[in-house]
Formats: sequence, structure tokens, C-alpha cells
Amino acid sequence: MPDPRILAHVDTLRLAVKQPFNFRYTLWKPSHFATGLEQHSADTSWRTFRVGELLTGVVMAMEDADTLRAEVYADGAWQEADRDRLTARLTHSYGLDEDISAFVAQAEQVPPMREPLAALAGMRQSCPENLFEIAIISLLLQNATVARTTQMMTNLLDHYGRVVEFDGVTLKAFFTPEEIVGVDEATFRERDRLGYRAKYIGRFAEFFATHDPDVADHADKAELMREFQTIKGVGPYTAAIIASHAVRDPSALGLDVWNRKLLAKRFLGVDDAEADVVMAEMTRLFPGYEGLAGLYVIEDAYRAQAVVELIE
DNA sequence: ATCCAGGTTCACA
DNA sequence: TGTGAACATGGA
Repeated sequence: MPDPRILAHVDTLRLAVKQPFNFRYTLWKPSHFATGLEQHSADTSWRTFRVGELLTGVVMAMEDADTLRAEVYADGAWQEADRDRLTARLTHSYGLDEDISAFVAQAEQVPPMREPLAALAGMRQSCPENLFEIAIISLLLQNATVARTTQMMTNLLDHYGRVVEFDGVTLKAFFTPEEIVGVDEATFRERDRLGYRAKYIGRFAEFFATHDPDVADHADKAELMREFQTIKGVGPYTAAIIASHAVRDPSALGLDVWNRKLLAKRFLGVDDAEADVVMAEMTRLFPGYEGLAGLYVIEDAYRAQAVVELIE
């Protein structure tokens, strides 16, 4: 691990949030595996972002009920355009301006959803990763245990990512597509232990080296998604993860062995069921919000035993 | 040991 | 269109 790059404080952002908004469960998800890219306490979150050429670290907390304050640290000159870009990234990553009241009204009518809704009130989808980054994560999740996914993620970040220090914390930062586009398949296989995924990851990097993974415009993003799904290694699950997380489509639900069982238990009362049966039930109960409904169930299941606990 | 993970591709009906 | 094996690796 290289010495951390020291980031300097460059800005303070104050971002309006739409109610109902749950700061803690929006920025920190109890089910998410350890990446070293972020850290959370009861009332504060630290996270790194790549913003254009810059490495940034952000410290987030609520200033008042309607305002999220973000202290920004960076490794170089901070311009107006960088501020705009990070503002858009944060707003989009955490859905700060989304109105989830229609979903809440609908879900309150479904008895098994009452407990998750009460415990996680105001939670939204979170995706601090851009399109490239979430694509990498979903690739690593394919047909692997979380332990192995974490191992592969650690290898990639330690070999190609960065380490930064800001506000007294040390965190990893993601690599960009350009930073891994020259790495060959054998290296991904042997050094990073990616297994058969080694033959796909380079395609992801090539694609996003020529297609901006930070595009904010929704129409462009939909077009990007269509193209992305032609890449080998991107199937229905990976595409749905991106649609649900990065594109923030509340109806997109990527069913895998893990959440399929959790949802079958909660809504069908059985230990497991066929994916299309689970999906049909989610659509019957939560038309238009299948993914967001699934998120509430999954995070509720991990609430008492988080994969990565809050720090003091 | 053998199985199978927070899937996808490819071959062959 | 649909089904089944192969794919890498490592923990249970």
C-alpha cells in the first residue's frame, strides 16, 4: 500500500434534501461489503470520489433537517466546474432531490413492509460509484461469495487504486478506466485472483475509457446502458444492478441467489423460489418500485448485523 | 472431499 | 426459446 496522498480542504457544499430523508441509512447500507472507500459513524460519513482528474474526499453530515453539509478535500486546484460536478455527483449518488412519498404510500399497504418502512424511514438507494465503478463491483459479485468479492475488490484497489488522507481518516480511492486499461488478462487472473472475470474486466475499462462514466444526463445514460449491455460479462443481473443503482430506476431489481431468498422468505413465506415467481410477486405488490421495495427488505435484514458496522 | 457463492456465456436441442 | 455444462477461486 502506497503512502496516503494528503488532501486539503477546498470547499463546503450545502445541499437541500427532499423529505422524508434518512441520512444514516441512505449513505450507509448495512448489507454493503467492505471496500475501504468509505467510513461511517452514527452521524457522519466519509467517502472518496474521483471527480475528473481530481482525487476528492468528502465528509458529510446533516446541518439541519433539510440540509446535508459536505466538507470537500482535494489533491489539486479546485475550480467552479469541479464544485458543480461534485454537487451533481452527490445529489445523484444519494438521490437527495428524489421524492419517495409515492413509494411509501404504496408500501404502507403491504403488511410485511411495515417494519422495514418504520425502521428505515426515508432511506433511498445509494450509489456513490459512477457507472464504471458500479459495473466493476457487480462483475465481482457474480457467482462469488461476499468473502471472495471482498478479496478481489481489495486486490484491485490495492494494485490500481489510490490511498488518501483527509479529516483524520485514511481511505482508498477507486481507479479510473484509464488506470487499468493497459493491464492484461493474465495479470488480472494471476495477480488479482479474478478467475474467469479476468477476461471481462478489460472490456469494461475499454468501454468506459471512451464513454464518460460520469454522464449525468438521463437520456444519455439510458443510451449508455443499451450499449453497455452488449459487452461480454454483462448479463441481466449486472445490467439491473446498474439500472437500479447508477441510473436510479426504482423498478429495476437485480435478483441473485442472495436477495431472491430474502424476498421469497419475506413475501412468499418460503425459503426460496424461482426468480420469475419472486419477481412476479414483487411486481404485484410494488408496481414501479420493485427495486426500492427490495432494498428496504434487504437492508432491514442486515440492520441488526451489519456487514461493516458504524465506527465510534 | 464436494458443493456452491449476491451470474454469464456458449453449445446444442 | 429453452436447458445444461463450463467457468476460477476459496471457504464451509
